[in-house]
Amino acid sequence: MTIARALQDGYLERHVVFEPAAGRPDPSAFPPRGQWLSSSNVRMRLPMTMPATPREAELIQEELRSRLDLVGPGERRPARVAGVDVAYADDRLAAAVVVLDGVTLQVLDQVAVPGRVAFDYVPGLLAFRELPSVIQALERLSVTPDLVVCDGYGIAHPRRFGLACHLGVLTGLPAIGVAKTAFVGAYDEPAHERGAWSELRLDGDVVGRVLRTQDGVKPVFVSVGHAVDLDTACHNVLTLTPRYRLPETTRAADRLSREALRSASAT
DNA sequence: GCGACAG
DNA sequence: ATCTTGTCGC
Repeated sequence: MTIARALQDGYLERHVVFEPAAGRPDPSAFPPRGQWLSSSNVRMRLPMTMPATPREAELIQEELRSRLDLVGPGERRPARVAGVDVAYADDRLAAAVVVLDGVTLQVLDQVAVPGRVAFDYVPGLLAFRELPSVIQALERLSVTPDLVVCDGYGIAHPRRFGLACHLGVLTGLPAIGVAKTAFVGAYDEPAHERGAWSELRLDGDVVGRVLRTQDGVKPVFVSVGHAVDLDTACHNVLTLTPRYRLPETTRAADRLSREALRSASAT
């Protein structure tokens, strides 16, 4: 079903696809350092700073890492959970955020924002490629998520500051990372049953869990992003995976980002 | 020095 | 991420 049809039939409370943003992320589009964006349901704590080089990006990560909340504990039964994802086609992209009811998993709100790639993909620096557009989508949400599920890693990262950490620190929202493939850390294969897990360790620290979300299906990699503890993060991931390997939030955001990319192409 | 490397 | 057919299984 298309977005237009879903809106017409009343399946969605609200849906927004914004006009293509300017070529590169506009610094003035973000609030001054230290201020809040009052005109949004998701008020930013910090502006997205775009580095000119990978080296600068690493310095930004080291700097922002000090603002991480690794205590949480976060909510075990969040009322609204957001999923985030980005789709690409050449130098174009579409970031999508979909908010689901934490209990019924029904869509409460969703926003897609088209944009242009402004930072090449570099392992460890994914946030600089995806967040500029993702942040814009979050700012346009009509509701405030109690938890944001990211496609990627949190502190299971070379500098302990992955995508989920970055998003959490910038927005102040509780965030976790759920990745499909290994990135950093060592682990043992978890048991075959849904719910089974094993520790993901990096330099002697437990930085996440390898969690089986469905019987006999390849596990996902869960790591804390911001303001949520690992146990709560995994509990929420299981709540979000009643039928498939990936969280419903991730699946919904993935679909929306691809559709937004397509509808933007047709224009 | 040589691979590996979230999406 | 994205490029892609058929195929195994519920």
